[in-house]
Amino acid sequence: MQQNVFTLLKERGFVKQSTDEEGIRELLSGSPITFYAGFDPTADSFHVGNLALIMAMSHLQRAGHRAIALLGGGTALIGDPSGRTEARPMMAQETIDANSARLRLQLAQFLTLDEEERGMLLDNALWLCEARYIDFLREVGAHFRVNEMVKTETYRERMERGEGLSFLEFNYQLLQAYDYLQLFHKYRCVLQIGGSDQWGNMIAGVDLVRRKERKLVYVFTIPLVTAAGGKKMGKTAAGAVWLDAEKTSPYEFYQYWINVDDGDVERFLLLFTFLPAEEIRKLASAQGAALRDAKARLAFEVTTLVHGEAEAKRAREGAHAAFGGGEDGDASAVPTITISRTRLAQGIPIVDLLVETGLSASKGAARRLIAQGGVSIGGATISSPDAIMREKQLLDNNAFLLRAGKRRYHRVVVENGAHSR
RNA sequence: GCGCAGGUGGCAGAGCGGUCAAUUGCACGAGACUGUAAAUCUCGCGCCUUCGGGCUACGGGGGUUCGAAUCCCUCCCUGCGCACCA
Repeated sequence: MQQNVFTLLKERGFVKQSTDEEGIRELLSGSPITFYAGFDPTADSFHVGNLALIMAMSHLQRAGHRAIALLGGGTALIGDPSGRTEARPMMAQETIDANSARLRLQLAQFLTLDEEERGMLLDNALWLCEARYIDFLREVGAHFRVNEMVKTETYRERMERGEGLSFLEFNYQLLQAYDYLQLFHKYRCVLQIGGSDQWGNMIAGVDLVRRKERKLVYVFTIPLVTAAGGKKMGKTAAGAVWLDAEKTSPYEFYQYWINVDDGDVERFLLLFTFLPAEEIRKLASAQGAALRDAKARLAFEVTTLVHGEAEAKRAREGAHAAFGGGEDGDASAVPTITISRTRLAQGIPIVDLLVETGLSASKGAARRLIAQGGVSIGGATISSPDAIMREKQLLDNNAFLLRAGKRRYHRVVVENGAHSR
């Protein structure tokens, strides 16, 4: 007998609020239902902050339910009211299309999107862009009480803090509620899941369906996953941790997970891997330095999910090469730049290398870093900001590891060609 | 439209004619300690530099002044109040 998915999701930490826990549990234990979750196509890739929701969808789909990933192409088109140029809306349409195409590929790694029984990808532009204002107001607007809306947390907060609220923003809730109504009509969709910050909008959808159709539909939210210290998930100094290998290499992705706080290991294993709960508990029960093994497992599993096993192995090898101390490990996964041998023959200021590898944002920052003793090559600390890298300093003759701080590495490969970058 | 209060570094928020590249807190980075963790302590945190200094910055533009983030004008933006909606 299989465990109820909802119970499973709850145990793994995916459930924060819900309209009716028992109702949802029951709903999910019966014959397959259709559920959806919305995503904003404002970027051309998901990042780890989106991953929990995707994982939750995957769990539901594995349990036999039909998934709808709804891209907010329509809502995104309206966009941020504070930015304004004439050309922008037209651009946005193209960008949104391009983004959607890429997001779709990413979703397909986690979900079966056969456009039929198992799952599908939709875009709310389909109905929102066609909606006509008067019709929309009569059909949807009539069911919303402004005095009620104003009382909800999101809006009330904004107004109390004296930040004001534009009519455009005020409408978001209606648009999202309308999504639910549409999906209910077209696909008998009866469950929505989303980030807990979306609670208000999701509830609005439930209310709309009830008022218009007198049918009960459900929602539950997933906690906004934060790293220890309340930080938003997936934010590093370099920016977000993306799922797209072009934006965040598998090695960097792997490193992100290796570097999570001790206190996050168990929670993250439950949320971001499919390992059985008992196994996770065992892994995470390790104390002290032994917990690194659990982190390594976490990093490997998540990297495998996102980038495939081969890349995960390479990333792990890269980590061994950089942090293992010895010669073992294949460093090829470590971020790499190439420089020409002729250029190296003339000597390259270390400061320049730091900037070119992106380890430092500017020469000034690079100098400071060196002055603070934060830079080393092949284990030897660079002592002078004016240090020059010369050919004879190469240990083996075609590559070396440049280290900035304790955990950032970049590999520099020397090529015989005349080119450099 | 009128009146009032504001627009300062990633954020919050000082400064209100020179000593301001700009107090402070958060965030971030490095070092020490460690376990590629946390906490703690110390340092750093616009860009360039031949390390003397140079350059660009306090919503945009213009002005006053030897000198402006600081004063004046104007425009834009935000919030609050009032009015308009005959």
